[in-house]
Amino acid sequence: MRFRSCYIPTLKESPADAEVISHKLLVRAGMVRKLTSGIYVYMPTALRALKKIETVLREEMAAAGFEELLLPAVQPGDLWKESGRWTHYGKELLRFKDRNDRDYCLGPTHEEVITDVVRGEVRSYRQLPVRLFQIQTKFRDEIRPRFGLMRGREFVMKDGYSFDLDDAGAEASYAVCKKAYHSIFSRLGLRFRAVEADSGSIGGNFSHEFHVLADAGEDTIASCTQCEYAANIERAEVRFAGEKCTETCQAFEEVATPDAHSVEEVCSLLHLEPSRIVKTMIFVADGKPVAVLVRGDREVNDVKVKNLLHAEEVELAGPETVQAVTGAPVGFAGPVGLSVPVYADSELVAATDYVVGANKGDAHLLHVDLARDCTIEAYADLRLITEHDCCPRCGAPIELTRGIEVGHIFKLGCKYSSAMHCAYLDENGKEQLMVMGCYGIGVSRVLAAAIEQNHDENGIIFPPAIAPFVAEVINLDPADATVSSWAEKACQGLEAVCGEVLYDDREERPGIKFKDADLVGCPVQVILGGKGIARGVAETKNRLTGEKGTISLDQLEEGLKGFVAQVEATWAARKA
RNA sequence: CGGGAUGUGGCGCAGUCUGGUAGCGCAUCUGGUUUGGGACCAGAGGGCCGCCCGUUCAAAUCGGGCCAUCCCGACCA
Repeated sequence: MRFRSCYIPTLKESPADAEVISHKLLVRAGMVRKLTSGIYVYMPTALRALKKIETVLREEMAAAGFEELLLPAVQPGDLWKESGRWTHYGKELLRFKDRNDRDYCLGPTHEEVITDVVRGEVRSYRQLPVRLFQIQTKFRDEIRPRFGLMRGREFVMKDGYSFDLDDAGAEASYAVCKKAYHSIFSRLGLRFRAVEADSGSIGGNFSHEFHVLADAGEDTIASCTQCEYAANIERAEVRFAGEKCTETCQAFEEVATPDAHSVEEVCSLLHLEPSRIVKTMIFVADGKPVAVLVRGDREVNDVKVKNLLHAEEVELAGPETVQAVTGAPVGFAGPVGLSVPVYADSELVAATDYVVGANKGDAHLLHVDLARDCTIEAYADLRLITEHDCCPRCGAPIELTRGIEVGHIFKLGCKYSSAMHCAYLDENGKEQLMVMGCYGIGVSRVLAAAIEQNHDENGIIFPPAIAPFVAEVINLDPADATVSSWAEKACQGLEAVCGEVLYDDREERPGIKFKDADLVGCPVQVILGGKGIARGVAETKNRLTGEKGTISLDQLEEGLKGFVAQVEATWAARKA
């Protein structure tokens, strides 16, 4: 494919509305253009990359026993009313009416439709399991779309669904899919982690997310430096390994702490370590206020609070609620004498003699023994893990890294099969609900994540498995017949080993071609010019390492093969 | 939805405070000189200054309203 006849409108400058690097580079490399907020045009090179990602997905999903189908993007509101999500999904679901005033929505996900398809056809236990997937455009009317393809409103997603006889079957489907996901992200050449995650509103008690590791990631993941444990920070367990303190302390007393609202302010005023303070946070769980206690140097993990209370919704209380519950402005809440339920983080049992808010403006209490002076509903793991914590599995140090969530697999149980009556007859002729699982990969987000993880100041560094073109041949002297003839030979040679080659024989100055090649990110670059030809060589550049080399024109074909293999080897080595 | 910012040729920006009829760089077109990491010279084309209403002799500039985009937050697969 000749560069001159490709639609690759590269830009020298980043668009003003792009913030993250993948967005900037996708636009600069001529791969995407924004149509409107959160909605992008995929230009030819982006489409090539998406297709390559999709090929890997198709092969691995097929290997895992999933068959591809294509569901409609427009879905009837009735199905969503049946599952209950018409009212629960929220504004992210883009709804509209047809000419007959019937409700419709654009599919943000397809559990309803797939369940409808399967319940219509599957009658017998003999037909199960059923495993299906599709690759399709989704639409979610995000409150705040951002970061280019990372969080768009319209995006390409691979979504798979499994229907099994029972929990054991569902486990097997889940496991098979998890394995497939490992293969997928490995093949794509990305550094990733599979992490335990909170299952959110979709259902099930746990799930796994697949994160591409990148500094710009929206999520924080905690992973063990020794064992396989890795979890989204929302979920990461904190194991309290200390002893319960058996001593008590002197009776508590009030101390004036004017204007000391924050832990830091109280600490500096009283000359204390933050760990001596108990932070009392007032939350509202499904409309009811509760108090949550953590050490002054810790952060509450509201997902854990939500799970502990089995609440639908948990949020930090506003100033009015805090005033109503504690009788004091924000900053002076404490557990002593509170009338709402109080939950404490496990590690608070390790000591006594804490400083807490006095539930009174500008005052705190010294020498509080939680066991003696207040009623604690329960002690539980309620805080956010930190880098100083240990792995809850093996006790080795934990490290925190940033990740971009590119895949998520869920056990759905019977949430949809029960709401929508998706059942089969077992061998005894008795009706049973199918047990479901769902498995998503954000295809367009994988593209963005690949760039977030792999770029430098010159542009994108595409992994070969994703690159729109694995190889580019740069002809520096297109007017020279000898140079051009060698360049075309190089194209043919590369074509044989790495698919369609991008051939730049534009009448441009060399600098422009080098810059564009780096920007567009072809992993394999081969340069033909008068100077090299005079020395009897073609020049090479490995985009990943930046290493330059030469190939003798006498052995061009073998040399090219060797170079491609060498580039692939650097990618393979980098993954480890 | 709350807070902040921005909107000026295709792209990136200046000009707005202090009103006087729009400018720079890149890109595009023509001619010439160049040619191994985003060349140079000369010339040319291209703008309802986001939209509407107002103030004024006069509005990119002042006032009001609206719209769009981006960032932070809330929210969320």
